[in-house]
Amino acid sequence: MMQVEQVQAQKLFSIGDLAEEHAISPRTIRFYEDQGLIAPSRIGGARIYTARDRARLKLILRGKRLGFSLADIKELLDLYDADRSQVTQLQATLKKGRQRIDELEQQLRDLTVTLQELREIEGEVLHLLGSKGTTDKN
Amino acid sequence: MMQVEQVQAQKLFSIGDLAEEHAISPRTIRFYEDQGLIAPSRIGGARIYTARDRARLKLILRGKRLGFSLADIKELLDLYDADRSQVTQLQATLKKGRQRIDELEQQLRDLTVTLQELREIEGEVLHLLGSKGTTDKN
DNA sequence: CAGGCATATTACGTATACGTCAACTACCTT
DNA sequence: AAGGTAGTTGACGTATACGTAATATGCCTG
Repeated sequence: MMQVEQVQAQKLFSIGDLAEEHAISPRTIRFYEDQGLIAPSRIGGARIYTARDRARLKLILRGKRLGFSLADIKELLDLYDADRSQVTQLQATLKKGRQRIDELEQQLRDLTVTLQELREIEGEVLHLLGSKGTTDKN
Repeated sequence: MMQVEQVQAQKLFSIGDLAEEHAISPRTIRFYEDQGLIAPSRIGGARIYTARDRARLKLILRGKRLGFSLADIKELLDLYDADRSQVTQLQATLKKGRQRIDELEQQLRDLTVTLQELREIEGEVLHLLGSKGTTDKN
């Protein structure tokens, strides 16, 4: 663990803290930084993560669970904190946002169908196990 | 295109057919075969795909859209046509099936949250564009 | 102050999922 | 018979996403 002076009540985290919390390696977190996905401040050389940095990491990992590439995730994160003052920026954000939404909706359909199929199989298997288990000893 | 003698009405496909239909390269399909995901029959050297092979390919691509690795997809496919005659096999299928279902349900939660967030952003951006577009010219 | 632990950077290694030739074969058309 | 097109098998190349040393540094504790 790391001893960071917490004069104020804002929680700060070391790279080890976040790594352990999310069951990933520090190397992974550093790699995300290399790719521009997260940008912690430093104390000396050491990285210091705020609650906001931590939330960002959570978003990254959620993106990973959805099968996104790090490049995709970067774009996603850019959507969250895009510049909201210029019309052209807003339009770009809107366009990319819509694309993501369309993609996710397709994924939702795929997911629903796959879940249905797997649950059907599960039901069938349970049925078979029920009859086999009670009627014979194989 | 390929001229396969279709004495019966069962539809057969060349690798080029399937590649074009799904907008992937023949190389990709051959790679899936290398990995044991699909096993078309042959006429001479050439691969011949039945409707069942084609359905399998669709499952593979759906798995990819869900962000699964090819190894994961292989296990998924194995679930579909697992041996349903032995109790131990059924139990194994049940276990792996449940794991997949749990995974997919987590993914569903992630997906739902992400979609919500993106739609919120979209709404906000649309609102901003509405006011900016009508009040000033920037 | 020695040791240990967490951190840092740099660099090379690795698995996955193909892309990209190269060299060859088979069939169809002209 | 000559192309042209589609298919085949290697074999090597490449991008992504880290793992794994190697080496160095700062801080805490006994």
